[in-house]
Amino acid sequence: MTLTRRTSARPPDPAQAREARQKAMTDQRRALILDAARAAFFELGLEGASIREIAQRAGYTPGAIYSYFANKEEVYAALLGESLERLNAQVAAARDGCGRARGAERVRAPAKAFFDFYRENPRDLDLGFYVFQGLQPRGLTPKLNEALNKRLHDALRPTQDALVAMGMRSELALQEVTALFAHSVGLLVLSHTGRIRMFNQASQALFDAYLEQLVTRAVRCREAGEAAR
Amino acid sequence: MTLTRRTSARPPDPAQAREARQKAMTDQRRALILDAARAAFFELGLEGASIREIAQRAGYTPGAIYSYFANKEEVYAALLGESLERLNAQVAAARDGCGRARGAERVRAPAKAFFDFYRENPRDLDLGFYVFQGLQPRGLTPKLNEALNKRLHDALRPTQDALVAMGMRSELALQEVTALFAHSVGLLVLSHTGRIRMFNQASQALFDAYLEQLVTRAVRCREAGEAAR
Amino acid sequence: MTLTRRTSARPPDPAQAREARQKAMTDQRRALILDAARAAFFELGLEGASIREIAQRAGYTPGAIYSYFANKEEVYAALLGESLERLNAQVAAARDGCGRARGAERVRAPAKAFFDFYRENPRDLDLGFYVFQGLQPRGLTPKLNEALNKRLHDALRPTQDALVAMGMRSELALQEVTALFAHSVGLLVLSHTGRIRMFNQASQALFDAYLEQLVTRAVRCREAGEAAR
Amino acid sequence: MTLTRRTSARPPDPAQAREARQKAMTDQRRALILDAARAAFFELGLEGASIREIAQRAGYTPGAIYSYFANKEEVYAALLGESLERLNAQVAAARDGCGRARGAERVRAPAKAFFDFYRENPRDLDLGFYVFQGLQPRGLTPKLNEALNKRLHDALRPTQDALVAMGMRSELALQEVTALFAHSVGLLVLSHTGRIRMFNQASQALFDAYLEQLVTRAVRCREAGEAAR
DNA sequence: CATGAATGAGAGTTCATTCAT
DNA sequence: GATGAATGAACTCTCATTCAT
Repeated sequence: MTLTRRTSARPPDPAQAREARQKAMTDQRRALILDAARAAFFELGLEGASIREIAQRAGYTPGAIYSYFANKEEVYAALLGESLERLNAQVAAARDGCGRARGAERVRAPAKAFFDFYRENPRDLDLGFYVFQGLQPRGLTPKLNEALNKRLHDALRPTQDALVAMGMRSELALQEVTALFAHSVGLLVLSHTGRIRMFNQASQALFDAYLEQLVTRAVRCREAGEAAR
Repeated sequence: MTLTRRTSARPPDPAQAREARQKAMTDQRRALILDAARAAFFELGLEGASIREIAQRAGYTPGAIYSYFANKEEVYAALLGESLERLNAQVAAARDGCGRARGAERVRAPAKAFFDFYRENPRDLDLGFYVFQGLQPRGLTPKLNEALNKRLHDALRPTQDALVAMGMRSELALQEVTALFAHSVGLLVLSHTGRIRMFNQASQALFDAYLEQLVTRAVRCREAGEAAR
Repeated sequence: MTLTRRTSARPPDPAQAREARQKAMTDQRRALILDAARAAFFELGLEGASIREIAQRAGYTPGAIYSYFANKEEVYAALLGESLERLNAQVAAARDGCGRARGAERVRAPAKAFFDFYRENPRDLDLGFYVFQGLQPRGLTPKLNEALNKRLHDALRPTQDALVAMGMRSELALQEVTALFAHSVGLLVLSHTGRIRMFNQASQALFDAYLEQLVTRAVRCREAGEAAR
Repeated sequence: MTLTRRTSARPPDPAQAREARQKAMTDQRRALILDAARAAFFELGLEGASIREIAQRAGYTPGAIYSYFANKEEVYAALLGESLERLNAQVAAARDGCGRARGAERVRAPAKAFFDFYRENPRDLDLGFYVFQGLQPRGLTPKLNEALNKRLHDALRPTQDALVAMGMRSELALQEVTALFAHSVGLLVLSHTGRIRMFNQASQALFDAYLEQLVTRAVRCREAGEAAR
């Protein structure tokens, strides 16, 4: 969009230019605060990540935060939004990293990336739960909720697409990725709270096993499809 | 012990009787506080369930709570302990309710009971997460942690036993119930936070589907076992 | 007094005997509580020696303490009373340990004993300060105050008598022991708070120096007296 | 620094000026809180001088105090620091008030000023004891302890210097002022707790007597020095 | 935009003390 | 005489948030 404006023949409106510059700086400072918030949250958890702590890490006084966020909950919501972007980036990288591989591998790669993201960054999972569960309505509006949910779904779509590509019905593929999502989250939560360790199980192995079952089901779909042709 | 006392000719020791009565009353008051704590937690969530709030609901001053619990964390630990008892009761009822049914149904009934317990009482799930994640070491000692974990495992054992009864290797059965547990928790968490709803999926249906897959795997074990004989 | 009664021809009054027995037991239990209080105070200091703590160490519930003491301050007052008895015992032992020694040594021995008592038991000094400074009027009645003060003075009397025996006027001797008392307390307090250590001085050496000055003054009195004769 | 700024041709930096003004106001408010704290401590003693009480007297809510002091102990430490400044001021005034007087009078004046300061303001003595004895390491860090101790020593230095000026060895002079310090504190404590009054002695007279003994010793040093020349 | 000051509510916890049993 | 239960007041301290400057 910016590009479009620049290539336009009209001379730049000074007032507009200034406004854009200001907006850019505001965004930058907002991002700086979010960096501080993420660091605080990752290091100290929910309890420790107070507005004071975040402000201090960002080099601000507490009051300054309210120039960029209406309240603490908005900070967390923004944090989750950014977390979901990182998740999508990691999943997309895995999908693109497959190269020309086909079939099962195109199911596995993005699914594993999804699981690994949260396994490696358990605080991102906490963040999601907190925002989705603990936030007041003013912090998590239906609109924002939907937007966040969309990005979550986006991270599962490469897997879903791969299932469809293998011949699975679209509806069933959605069901399968939802189940895959749930299984991942369940394993991660249990792992995070130490329940799985106490049952003497490894969450990674359990995930791999589940994924293979899913691949098997997908392969069966493909074979059924080929037979029908 | 009760039997011995009753059959003995000696009259009941008044001191002993009084002590027992006192203990009973203490337990009752403790239970009353736990009731208040559960109600507060269920209605107001973690943030709202302060010692003050709990005390008020129980008809006490805040200080009185500390005659029954050493600190706030002990209250929550006790709450979880009691929650797990209810869970076990519900699962046991389902297992016993099967009657003479054999095979698949003995797998399904307790597994469904487990899932239903947390589906119907989502706050009990929250409680588990909070206690297992949010409590300081003083509140969740390793010993207590293990005890609570044991009761959790107990609630899964009927399913595990039924799998073994169908011919599944003990080791694999443990793996399967762990995965089942994770799947359930994942579905419930996603359902509870509204993620699954947004994917337009019903957690109940997804659970049933997963359970049928599990049953199918168990049936295969049985057939393999029969073939080997 | 008891002896007088026993040797009397009158048969013992059963009611009186019972009362006496009860009184003896009460005194014993009171002493037991004081033991616990002293231990608590010596180990934990003023802040830690709560009624709860004392009761627990004595094997009682907090409420039971109030059968023996009207309030917490009375406990401390009794503790100080008993502390002064120990002080007097130590001073008396030093005085009697002098044997037939005369003059300066009879001044030194009890004075050193006084100083050593508080040097070795700094908590006893704390106790005195707390009771004399921190107690409300209900805890330290004028009558009690006077009684405690008398015992304090008793602990200085052997030194005072020795000074008089060396020829010092009674009035001056009182003045000197008061000053000695003050010097001792000052050194101990400063030592206890680490002030003297920071000045690189040893309280023991300073005390000895002061004591020798006092002895010198006493010797001069003796010489003056001998010259006058 | 002020001089440099004034002589410089540059106009005053507004940012700098504002910062200085802010700092001045902060210091003033801090001082106001300390005033309230001192008043509370002097009127109500240790137990009564809670953060609540201090805040109320200063016209603040309790939480506001923590903008100026990290915790309650820091308030007390600051109070003692300020007390020691007043002590030093009084001692310095006495020393300077001697005019051209020499010898004994230069010993007496600052020593009396020291004694009088605490005789007239007994709570300042209490304050010192509390801070030096009752504070946790977080409140009284070794560094702060040393700094406070230095100021205490400073208040004794005029006397020490005067002793040296009279010919006393430096080492002995330090010993003597330490002993003088101890004697003063001892007399004051005993006087404050009513012990000396009960012995029918006047702490003032006892102090004067001790001081004269000290002067006598100093005079002897001078004479010994003159004889040696 | 950012600060510094302040609020007000509330947190968990401890305490001496009282009193019916 | 002793218990167990409970009170009520107090404690220090933290927090998100507001607002004049």
